[in-house]
Amino acid sequence: MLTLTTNALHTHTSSNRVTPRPSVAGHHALGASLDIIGAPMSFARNEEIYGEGENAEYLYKVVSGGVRVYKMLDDGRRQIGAFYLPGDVFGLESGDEHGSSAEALCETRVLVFKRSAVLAQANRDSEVARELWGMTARELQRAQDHILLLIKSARERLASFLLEMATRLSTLNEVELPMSRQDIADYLGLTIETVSRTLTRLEGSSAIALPSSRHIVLRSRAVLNRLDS
Amino acid sequence: MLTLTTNALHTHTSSNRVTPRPSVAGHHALGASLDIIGAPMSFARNEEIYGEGENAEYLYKVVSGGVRVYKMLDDGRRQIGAFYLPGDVFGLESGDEHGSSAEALCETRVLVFKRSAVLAQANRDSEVARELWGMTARELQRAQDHILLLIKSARERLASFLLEMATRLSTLNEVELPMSRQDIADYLGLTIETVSRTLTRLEGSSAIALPSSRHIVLRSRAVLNRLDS
DNA sequence: CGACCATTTGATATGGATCAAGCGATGTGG
DNA sequence: CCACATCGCTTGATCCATATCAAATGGTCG
Repeated sequence: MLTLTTNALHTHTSSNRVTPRPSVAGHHALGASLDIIGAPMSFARNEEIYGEGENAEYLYKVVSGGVRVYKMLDDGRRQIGAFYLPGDVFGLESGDEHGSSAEALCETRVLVFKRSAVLAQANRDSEVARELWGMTARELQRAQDHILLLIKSARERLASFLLEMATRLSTLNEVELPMSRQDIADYLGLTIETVSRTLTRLEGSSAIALPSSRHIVLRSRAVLNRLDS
Repeated sequence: MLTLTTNALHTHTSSNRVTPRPSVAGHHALGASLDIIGAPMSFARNEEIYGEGENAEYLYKVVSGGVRVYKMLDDGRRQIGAFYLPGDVFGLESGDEHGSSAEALCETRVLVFKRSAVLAQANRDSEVARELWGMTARELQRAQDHILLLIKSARERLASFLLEMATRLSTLNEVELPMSRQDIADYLGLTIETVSRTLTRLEGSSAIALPSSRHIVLRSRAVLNRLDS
C-alpha cells in the first residue's frame, strides 16, 4: 500500500501559514512501496487551498477538518463535487492542472505532498503506481454514486447524504457536520431552503434529530435507508 | 501510448455471436508499450454486453455503433452513466466486478480484450500502466462533467448534450444519434417528454433543425453554447 | 448589547413530471 | 399488398416538488 505520512518541511506555492513539525520517525516501507513524506499545513475556514486551472503541483491528505472541491458555472452556480474528510487524499489530477477549486470547510489541517515526488516514486515502484490508479478509480466510483444521487428526490438525497456522512465520519449514529447548509445544498444540487425544510421534515418523521443545526442524530437508519431508495 | 487493436479469436463468457476474423498483421509496439490484441464481436440492438455485478473479465473497444452503461435504482429508475461511441474503451473497472451494466444502443461491433492480459501487460510495462490510469482519469473527468450537467436546466442539458455528441461523433454540424429519446432522458436525468419538448423548442428558436428524430442539425452553435451555460 | 451570519419558516411561482392521447414509421401476418 | 399491431416520438392538460422571494429567528462574536 502507498501510505502518505506526516513529515518534513516543504514550501508551498502561496503565502499560507505553514506549520512545520519535527520529523517523526514513524514512516516505514510497506510491501513494495515506500512511504512519502508530507508537510503539515493549516487552512482557515473558507480559505482557498487551490483554484481551478492552477498548476497541480501538490497533493493533499486531510488530517483534521474538511475540504470542499467545487466548480463554478459562469452564472455563479456552484457544484460541490466532493467533500474530503480526515484520512482522505485529494488534489490528485491526471492532468497538470486542477479541474476544480478546493477550500477548507472549517479550520483544517492537511499534509502536503509534491506531486512530482509521488509520480517519480510511482515510476520506480509499480505498487505505488497501482495505488495511485486505485485512488483515481475510487474517485470515479464516488463521482458515479454522486450522479446517482442527483436523480433522486430531495428527501432521498438528504437521506443518502446523512448516511454517507455517518459512514465516512465513522460515527455510529451521530454526525457533526463540518459544512454549512449552503455547502450541502451545492453538493446535493438543491437550494439551502429545500435542504433546511427537508431536514425539518425528516426530524418530523423522527428519522433524525437535530439537537443543533450541525449536529444530527440518525434516529432510524431503517427509515433513512428506505428513503435512500 | 497503449493501443488496443483488432485481432485473434477469443471466446466470450456468454452465448453471443462471435465474429472472428483472420489475423491482421497491423499491430505494432509504440513507444514503451505493446499493442494488445482483441477479438471482434457483435451485439444486436439492446443486447446486454455485461451486467452489473458480473465478473469484469473483459474490456471493450467500440468499433461501430454505440453502447450505454447504466445503473438501475431499486424502483426501476435508470441512470445512464455514459454512452460509448466508436473509438471509446469501456468496461475498465478497478475492482473485479462491473459496477454498471452495458448494452448495445444499436447493432454494434466491439473488440474484446482479456482484462487479465491487459493488467499483466501493465505490470511489465509502466507506460501501459500509465495509460490505463489515464483512461480511468478521463472517465473521472467525464463523470464530473456529467455531474455538472445534472444541475442545469433541461434546455441547458440538451444543448450540452448535443454539443458533446457533435464533438464525439466528430461531425461538424450534423448529428446522427444512435440512441433513443428514452436513452437521452435517462442520461440527462429528464423524462422522455421533456427531452422531446425541449428539442422542439430548440428547433422553434432555430438553434437546431430536426429533419428526422434521430438526425439533428446544429443550426447555431453560438446559441447552443450560450444555453450550455 | 448590537451586528452579523447561518438557519428556519412562510407564501408564491414555476419547470419539469405525470397522465393521456395522437401520430407517423416500421414490420408482420393474412 | 393491405390491415393492423407495435414502437418511438410528439403534443396537450394538469399536477407537484422544488425554486424563488421574503421575513423571522437564533446563535456567535466583538
